[in-house]
Amino acid sequence: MLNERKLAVLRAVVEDFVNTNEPVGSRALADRHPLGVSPATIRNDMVALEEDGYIAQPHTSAGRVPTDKGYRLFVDRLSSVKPLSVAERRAIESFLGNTVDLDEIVARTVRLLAQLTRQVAIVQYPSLTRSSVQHVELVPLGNQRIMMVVITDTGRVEQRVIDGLEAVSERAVNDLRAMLNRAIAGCYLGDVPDAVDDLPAQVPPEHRGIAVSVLSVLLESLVESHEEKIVLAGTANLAAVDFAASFKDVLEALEENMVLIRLLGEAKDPSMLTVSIGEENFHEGLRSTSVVSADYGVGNQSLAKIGVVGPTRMDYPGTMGAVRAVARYVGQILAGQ
Amino acid sequence: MLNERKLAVLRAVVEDFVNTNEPVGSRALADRHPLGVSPATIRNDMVALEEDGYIAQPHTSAGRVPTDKGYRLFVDRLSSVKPLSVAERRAIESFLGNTVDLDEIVARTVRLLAQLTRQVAIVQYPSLTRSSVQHVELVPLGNQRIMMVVITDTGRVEQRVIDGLEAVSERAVNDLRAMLNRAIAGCYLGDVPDAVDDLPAQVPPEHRGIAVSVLSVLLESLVESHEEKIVLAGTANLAAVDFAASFKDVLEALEENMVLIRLLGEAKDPSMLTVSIGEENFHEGLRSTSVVSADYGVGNQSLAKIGVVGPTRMDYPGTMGAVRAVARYVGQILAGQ
DNA sequence: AATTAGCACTGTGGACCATGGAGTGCCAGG
DNA sequence: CCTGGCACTCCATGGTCCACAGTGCTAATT
Repeated sequence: MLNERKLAVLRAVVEDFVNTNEPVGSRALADRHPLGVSPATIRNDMVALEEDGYIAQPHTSAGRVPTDKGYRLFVDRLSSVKPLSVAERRAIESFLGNTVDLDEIVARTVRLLAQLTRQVAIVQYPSLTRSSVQHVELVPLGNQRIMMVVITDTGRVEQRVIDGLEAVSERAVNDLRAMLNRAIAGCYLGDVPDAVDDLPAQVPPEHRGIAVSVLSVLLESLVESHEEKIVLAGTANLAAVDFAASFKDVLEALEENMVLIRLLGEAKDPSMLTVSIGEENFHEGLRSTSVVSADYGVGNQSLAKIGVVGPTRMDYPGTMGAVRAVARYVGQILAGQ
Repeated sequence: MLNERKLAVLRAVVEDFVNTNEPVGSRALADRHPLGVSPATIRNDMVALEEDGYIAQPHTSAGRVPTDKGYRLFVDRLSSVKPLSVAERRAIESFLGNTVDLDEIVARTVRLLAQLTRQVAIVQYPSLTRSSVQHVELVPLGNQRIMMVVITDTGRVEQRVIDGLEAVSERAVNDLRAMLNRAIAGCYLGDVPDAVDDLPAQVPPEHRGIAVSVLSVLLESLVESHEEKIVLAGTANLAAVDFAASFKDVLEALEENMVLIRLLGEAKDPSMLTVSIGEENFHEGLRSTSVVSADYGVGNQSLAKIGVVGPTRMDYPGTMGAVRAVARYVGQILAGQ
């Protein structure tokens, strides 16, 4: 049913439509692509492709436009990830080199990705659950409050104030800090609950109340940090596109943190590129967009995801190349830290 | 030249145009506002207002539209800040109550403001320079690196890694930490440079190198934190407006952190509302927007600014009321922390 | 002197229409 | 199975026309 040539036609339709943003007709195809057949033949193939739902006509006497299903086939079987140009690689290096701060790495990454793809870029902060505790710091604030700072090996810092304690002695805080660090330094965050399980028992009774408060805040902060931090850039690029849906809907969707998290979270296969096209997206407002996402991490351990949101009519090979390259570079930089 | 009635006409023009988004004609004005005169008289007044540049006609046979100058007069002399409704006040309270984290306060504030005004909201993190050092923490990471965490009384935390040191003993770090805290705890960040000036002299020579590194990173981080952190929300509200300028320009401007900082920074009079209208804005892309901003802080000390960006054609009294109210609430909450 | 009614005038936007063109589907012949 | 040819369809474009909203001006009124 779908011989080589029909696939070639589909590929050509996708490529031309992405370039021109206009329905592509049989003659234009025959002209611009070396298919070696006449427009009439192409027309016949198009009828077949249309019957199978890969392309569609906006109206009777117009050219064809790829459907979501058509893009899907294109991405899965007809295209390959396009490696970046030398200039682009150099841009990445100079953009991400010399960064100190995790915040800065993330901020630059997202801007870089938006610029490379000319679309909206999303970057998720490295997950806490996969990273390990470097150090826990307890700082007395005044007399009845303690600030807890958890520092992880990926450079991320979580702080939290513990409130409403009875008076705390400097000494007690020091002891507790030492004990905490002995228990969980080097520990994966996911393992922290187990690791601190029997701590209260080791604390002298007069300080047990404080210890319990601190631990409960610690555990709580680990749970909460599950709602990950996410950064956006390049929303202005949306203006260049004319969406089927009002793009107010798109902007609204992109402002919802939960939506973004789920959007990236749908990537199934870690260490691979994931593409979600049009109707495949779970969110109403994003039905006319596609999402290209990838994992990044250190070694073969995935820490979080990055991605790009654009119109379904996007340059998939190029976007996929950019996303993959940036993901790799970020991983390298985090590893080097 | 501008008698009472002409001002009333201008006010009516602004109000109607803000409501309808259509040029307003003399008849509509006479109908909807109790001016007590006939359309013909209003027409005469309009001619005067137009000669003075307060209103303009899109084309010969259309109604009138306020100019930037007209809005300016309206804001300065013809309108008063509209207090929030009870429901709105309650929304603020429930939205901002029960917040722990500074990050969360800021995040909620910006979303709240966007929702109240139905425009783009901007919130600046509390300035570091005006706050004081609560505590400085030094954490050895491995053998040759130290992480420095500065905690301020406004709950903000700055962290930084100090790299490339010779081997550091636990003991040396403890001494240095104690010394640092003795020198600058409670100190305003602006005064820190003076306060640490003679510290290296007090350090035993064998640790002086480390002390100098730490101090230089500390001072550097104070300078850098001058580039303040800023948060945005509600960009989707822009979609509802049809800008003169392509609103791609607006989005682009809003993505530039430096632009936002300057935008808020232009507020002259602390503790007052500042309104910058259309052409008054320094930035190209924002020539068809207005910015309403206000200071917030604790007591009479301004910590940072919040603001709203919308079309020049905005509901100034309402927006100003919302911005002022939110600024006050945030101040209260920070004070209560 | 200020206000008003009346009236002629003027762009705009929508409706309507005609037309050219791009693209299709199908058929018959290679 | 491919291709040239042809009739058909629908859209986009541009032109014309008209109704309408609103103006500016003048003359009359208070």
